[in-house]
Amino acid sequence: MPDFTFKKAERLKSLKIIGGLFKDGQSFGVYPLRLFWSAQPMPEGGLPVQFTVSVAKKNFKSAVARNRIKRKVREAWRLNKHRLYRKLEDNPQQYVCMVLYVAKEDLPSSQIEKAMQTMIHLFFKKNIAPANNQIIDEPPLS
RNA sequence: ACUGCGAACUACUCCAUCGCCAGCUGAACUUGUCCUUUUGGGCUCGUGAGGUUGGAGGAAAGUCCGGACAACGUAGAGCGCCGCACCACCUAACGGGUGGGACUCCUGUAAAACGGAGGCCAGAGAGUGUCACAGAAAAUUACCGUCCUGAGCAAUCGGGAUAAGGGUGAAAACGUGCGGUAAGAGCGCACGGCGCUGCUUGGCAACAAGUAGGGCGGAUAAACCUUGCGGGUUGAAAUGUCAUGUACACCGGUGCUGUCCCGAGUCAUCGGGGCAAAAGGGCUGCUCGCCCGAGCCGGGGGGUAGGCAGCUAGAGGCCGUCCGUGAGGCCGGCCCCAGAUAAAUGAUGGAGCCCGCUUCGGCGGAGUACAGAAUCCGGCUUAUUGGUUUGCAGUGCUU
Repeated sequence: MPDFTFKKAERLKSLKIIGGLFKDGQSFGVYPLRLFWSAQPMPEGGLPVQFTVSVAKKNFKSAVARNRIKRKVREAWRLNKHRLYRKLEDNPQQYVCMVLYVAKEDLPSSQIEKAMQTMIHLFFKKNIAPANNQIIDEPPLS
């Protein structure tokens, strides 16, 4: 049974780090989402990923609409993050990730979740897989 | 029953699965410590499975007023600046509310009364300024006119008086009538109007009614201004507190000694080497001693990341008696009702409810409108869908 929780410790909180992500982080987009991430040394007792969502005020003026979209994206992460966690078990680094919602309209959850799955897969392929393949044998994906 | 105008309440509901935040409880693990030492037990710092309770709004919004609270400031007085402005009351306070009064508009009427609506309702009779166009003149004015008078044969021209009539204008210096006069004029009188001062009556008062006196002074204070009253400044990103790591102001100590091995020895010690965190320099010919000193050890302040307090039991909510026209108040009973910190309060599926279409089988839409707590209250303003209850008015039906 995968862990579907999303506790405080998994959330990215520091304003400094979030600001740094825009400046120095890497990114790619899977419509309607765009991922910003960077790696940092694993702190004592830390989790493999710290995650947060952002919706631009420019695109959604109503606070209620922004809240709704953030909840949908957070749910998509919560239900799919185990796919990434499973592959990061022995990773010595911690990743800080922020997902920006770039669409200008409120899309249904199914589409957001699909994009999230694609994005997690891409993130793994682009970033982690090449480094890890040299050290350990990756078991075939189930 | 329908329509219109208000008022109050409400803010989709249920089920399943997976979650989030906070409080309480708490298996288990863990830090320190004590007792007992047999197996353990007590206190304590953390982590925390599970259980249980609660978890957005009427406007949470705009941030427009008023407070609480906090920090800083503060002898007293004056000037300035800002705000407020019919009266009384309510309130912690207010620019809010309640009740009352004048005014304006609507309705209504012969005229009123009754009824409805509205608001920057102190002062223009303290001073200064301004008043488009038209008009002679917009505040001490005279174009036409009227009257008197001088010149001239006359047309006409000049001097003076006047403000009734004409004309202009949103507004022209109280209205009508009579007297009066050269013609006129509140110049005088009668009636009426207005506002000022005093008095009487009613009212806490604003004010109303009446009466006497002396008046007739255009608008504008959202122009300056005058009068009265009120006002320290900054806001929870306030403020207080704990404080890891790195670097650092400052203070104290230390800045050498211990130990091992080898050699010498008069058995006091001396020399060399290794190890342990650890240079030396100045005063001097040398030793002792004193001073400075990188480093090391300890103290320590400010304070970054971050944590905690402020932070939710309150001018609190609900119910009831009584007082008050009312806003509201006294008393009694019951209840505890979000507290996040990049920011929880949800996501998905199904059913109902709702809306649209309908061949009455269904099909489609919908986080139903406006909208997301951020120190907390009291208001105001603005946005807004549907439903429930209810008051008043009108129409219709039944009895």
